[in-house]
Amino acid sequence: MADGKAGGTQSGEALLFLTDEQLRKGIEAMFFAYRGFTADPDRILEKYGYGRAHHRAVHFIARAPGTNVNNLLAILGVTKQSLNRVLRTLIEDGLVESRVGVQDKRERHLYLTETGQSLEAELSEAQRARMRVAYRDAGHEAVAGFRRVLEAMMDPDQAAYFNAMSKTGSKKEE
Amino acid sequence: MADGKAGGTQSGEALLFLTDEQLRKGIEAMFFAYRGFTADPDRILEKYGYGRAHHRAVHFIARAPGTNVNNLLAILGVTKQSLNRVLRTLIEDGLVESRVGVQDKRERHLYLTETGQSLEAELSEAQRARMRVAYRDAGHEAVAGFRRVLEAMMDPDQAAYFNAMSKTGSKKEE
DNA sequence: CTTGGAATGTCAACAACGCTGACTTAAAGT
DNA sequence: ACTTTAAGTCAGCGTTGTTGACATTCCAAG
Repeated sequence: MADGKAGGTQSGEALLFLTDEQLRKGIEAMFFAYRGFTADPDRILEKYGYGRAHHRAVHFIARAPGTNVNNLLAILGVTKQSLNRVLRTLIEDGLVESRVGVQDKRERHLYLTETGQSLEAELSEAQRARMRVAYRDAGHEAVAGFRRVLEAMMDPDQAAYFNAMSKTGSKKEE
Repeated sequence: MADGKAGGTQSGEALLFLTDEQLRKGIEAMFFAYRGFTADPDRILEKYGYGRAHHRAVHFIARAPGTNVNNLLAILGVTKQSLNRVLRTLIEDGLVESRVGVQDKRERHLYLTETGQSLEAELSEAQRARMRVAYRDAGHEAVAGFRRVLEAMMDPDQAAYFNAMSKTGSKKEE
């Protein structure tokens, strides 16, 4: 049970000796970093009268164009009503297009319009810029470690979505 | 300008060659990891009818007992009214004690009661447990990298608070 | 001593974004 | 035909953030 992917945690060596104080610092680092992480998009969204929920929807639609509502629901982990409220405003404002499915006409496939893509690009670029700077400041190996810890921190099902999205454009059915 | 603390980014070598796709993965990793990070405390808080705001207040009061409201405001980055609502319920429920300042009687110094400490311990232990597992799975060097990237991702003023809190029990005045 | 301003607290109103529950419509599966 | 599924909608509620206005208390400067 203790022999996960960290193959080398033999007790002879350093053994990842972790004080509560070190763990607490990690917790606080997550708190402060997440605030930085969302600060730039939040500023941009405010200009357009949107919130973080809109950002998330736009992000994952950009990531998987043509995805349906149920799929988005599962990724975002919110209720249908919550997502719908956000999605409706995005569609009304002409940022998202909802196309009825061809094979299954119950499904709505979601796409970003030109306007939607441009907002997504603005948000994404701001966030990537911060990430780029952080990565550069921290160095190459730090980035690998960063990603490894974050993945280990996810819930297993969330990690599954995360890894599934690695194959960027793998639209299994089309 | 490009020569920050990452002294070794000479273009000859790897140069931290970062595609937008890699950065995007980092962004999504932050999103999913933060959800995991808050999942356990959220479940506990629900039992008591509290939310994340209560958790944050309790955490930082535990971290710096005797802190005043203005200080907490600055760390949490919310308005006085927002914090006050949370603080009031915590005081009413007997989790937090508010003592009038001795030198400056306008100030209220905040402390956790026994009950408050026990909730804090429950929340903190859940969160530390996840962090501990993530750290162990990711390995020793990954942890250092994780922390380095998170620090670089913070806003400078938030990073200042973060680093100031490293000296755990530095109660300058008492 | 009076007055200005800082620290705190309170009230009201509002917005974003979660939630539950109930219900409809349409299409698909059986 | 009947059931299930996907999606959308309406109503209502809770947490947590925001402004704005205002009272109180107290320190400190004039």
